[in-house]
Amino acid sequence: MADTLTKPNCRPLEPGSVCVHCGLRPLSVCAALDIGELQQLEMVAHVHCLTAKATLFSQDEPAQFVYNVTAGTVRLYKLLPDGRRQIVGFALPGDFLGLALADRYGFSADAIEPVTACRFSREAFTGLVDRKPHLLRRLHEFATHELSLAHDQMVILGRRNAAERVGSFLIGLRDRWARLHGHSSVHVPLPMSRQDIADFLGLTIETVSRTLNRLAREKTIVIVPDGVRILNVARIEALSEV
Amino acid sequence: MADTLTKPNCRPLEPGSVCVHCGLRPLSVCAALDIGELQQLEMVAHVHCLTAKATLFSQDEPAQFVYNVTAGTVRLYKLLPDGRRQIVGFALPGDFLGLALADRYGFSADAIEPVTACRFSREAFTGLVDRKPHLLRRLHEFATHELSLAHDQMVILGRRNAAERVGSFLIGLRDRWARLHGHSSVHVPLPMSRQDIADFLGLTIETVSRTLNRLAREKTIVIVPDGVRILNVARIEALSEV
DNA sequence: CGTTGAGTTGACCATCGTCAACAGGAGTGG
DNA sequence: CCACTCCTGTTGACGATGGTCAACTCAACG
Repeated sequence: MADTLTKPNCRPLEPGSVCVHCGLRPLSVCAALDIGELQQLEMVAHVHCLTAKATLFSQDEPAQFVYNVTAGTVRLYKLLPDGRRQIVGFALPGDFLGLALADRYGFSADAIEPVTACRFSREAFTGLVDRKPHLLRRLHEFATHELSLAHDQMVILGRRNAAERVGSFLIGLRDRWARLHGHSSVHVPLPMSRQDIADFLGLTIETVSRTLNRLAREKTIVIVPDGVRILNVARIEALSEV
Repeated sequence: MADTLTKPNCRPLEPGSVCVHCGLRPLSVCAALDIGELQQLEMVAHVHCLTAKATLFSQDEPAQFVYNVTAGTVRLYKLLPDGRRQIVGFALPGDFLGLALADRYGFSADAIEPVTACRFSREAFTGLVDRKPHLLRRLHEFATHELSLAHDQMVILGRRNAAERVGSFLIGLRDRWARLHGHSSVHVPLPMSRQDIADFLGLTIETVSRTLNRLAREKTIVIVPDGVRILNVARIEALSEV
């Protein structure tokens, strides 16, 4: 799968054919729709481009829109009153934001790097969902998949030590990139900061840094400018073992 | 709401009227169905009674059935190869098991106390779901609600200390019992063991015991035979503050 | 060339885990 | 009826993992 799929692209495109030609379609919720339905969807869609650090939406705010991420990485997080942050997930291209179709957002979302996303008014989208059971079925599949990932993350947060958390994180991201690119690679891009990784894994930035560099010192990984390269796949997979 | 709703009851009932008279219906997925549909559901239902410690299903095993818990408490958990356990949730009356409608179970489930559950063959149930978009919509609501609870639990596991975890747990259970009984109470039944609480909160049994007894010593709660009674609601709510 | 922000590293420390002993109730068998 | 075991929960002593605080490097940027 070409890299253009996951790189931002905000050039205007000829109306009525954007969704049909979208390379991410088979991986996104849109796969549930036929060509006619795609055109209905496109009529209520708006291609939205965000710069790094831009906010898509904030927790508890009225949920005016739902989103389909088409390029870049989004961090999803909850804040405690005293400022502690827990990242509940990273949304990659193909991921849908607003699965709950609820009145208010359950978490905050902002762009880690330049992001493009198809934005739909929640009202229009839920209208479409109500008329298209196949789309609802697809949303439900996405929701239960997210639930399963959340359960895995609960195991990581509740029962694994720092090295295991970092290992599981790398393997988890590797597999998600593999799905997106159509093939697995030992090169794992990490668009998020050490602080983001720490807030996802329930650790501190220092522990993440130490753990990654320990893995590098023992030749399990190499730290490269935009992420890591896995040298000893078996070792990392053992750390992340279910 | 009467307590009979949540107490096991395995007497045979006259066919065709069980679901219609089920007091849990408004709280369960069945609320999406009209009387005719309920009778269709009942035809593929089987009231299942389990003793304490009985297994409903195990992780990775083919998902032959889905369940509606009608009485008792079920623990849902994942195991690591070395035996570490993470409880990903407790299912109370009204909760649905098998939301994913997937080929295999994503976690194991067993009865903490005597449990009754309506059991459906997954095949028959998914057939009904495919014919009834309202039921699918209801399942989706349940799934996104579970996802939201999972996100809350991720915050607890990733970013909260022992006292906050225990406090959040008590408030969370209090609110779930309140929903079930129709009114809130300072009496919070704890049908699960200290070990279960520990494995849910990412702590050890000793830390759970110490934390509960510290709360009792400072007169925030009283430990009673079947759970706790909250004396200082404000204190516990402050601990569990979002 | 100075500033800023991300990341790294070291020294120290607190929280929670580990290990061990013990209490008390339920169930069992003599 | 009592002695015994078993199981759950409690409590104390100690230690390790990961957090805190601080200093430092380095690249990007004005």
